[in-house]
Amino acid sequence: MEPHSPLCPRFEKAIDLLSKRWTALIVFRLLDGPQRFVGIAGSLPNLSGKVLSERLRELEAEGLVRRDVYPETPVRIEYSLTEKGRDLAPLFDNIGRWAAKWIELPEDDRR
Amino acid sequence: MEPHSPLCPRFEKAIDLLSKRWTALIVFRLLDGPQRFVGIAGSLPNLSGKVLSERLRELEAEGLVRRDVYPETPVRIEYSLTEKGRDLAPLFDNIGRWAAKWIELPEDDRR
DNA sequence: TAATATTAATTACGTATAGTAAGTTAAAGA
DNA sequence: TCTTTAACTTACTATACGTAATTAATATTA
Repeated sequence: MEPHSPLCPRFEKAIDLLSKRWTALIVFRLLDGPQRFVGIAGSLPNLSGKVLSERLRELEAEGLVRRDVYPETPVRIEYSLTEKGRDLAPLFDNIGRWAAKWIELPEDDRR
Repeated sequence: MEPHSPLCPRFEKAIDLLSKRWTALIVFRLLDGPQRFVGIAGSLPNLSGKVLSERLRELEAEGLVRRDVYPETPVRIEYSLTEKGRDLAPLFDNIGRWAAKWIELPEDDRR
């Protein structure tokens, strides 16, 4: 049983970020272009507004997401990916290919 | 605000799987080769035995991990990746490259 | 035979994170 | 000033996680 080398802290941080619940799917949705709060919420039905709000803050703090306020009536707020965020696109391609190859769905989900 | 197409269920399932806490790191550790319970636990210091046990079962149920029992004294149990599990390796390469490019560490973590 | 040692796994219990639903804030037009 | 609407926020409940003690299995030792 040989010991492991410790994890690269950058790698560990990236995994922490991306494997937090909902974070990956929120980024994935934003890959389609800027989205408003209700738009993201509507496309991820099991994600609560509370958590979406938290995650968007975290993503903004990490520099993956930008928040733009348009003082219209009612106020419009758009979330979009920064370059750092958009650069995750290949990762999602990768997951998509893996899923297409390996994930079997139960009959009920296939119709 | 155009509506989103619903997520591909395979993709969604893959994300669910991989973004569950600790799962990705456990798979990553197993990419080095077969590991025993204590070995994995030792390499991920903040992961409790309880959750490691749960995750290994889930990964086994999903067909990413194989569990081999060697009835020695004391019993030796080895966990290893199946082909489905090993096929996630490029994903981790991808995350590693993204992290190297984008993750800035606080001074304290850099020494 | 009984006590011991070792690894894997489970259980009980407290804390943390997430989900639900109702409430609040802010902006501008009526 | 009142209304409307999107974007939060809060109080509460439920689920997931972490810690530490415990159990199971099995061979070795006293």
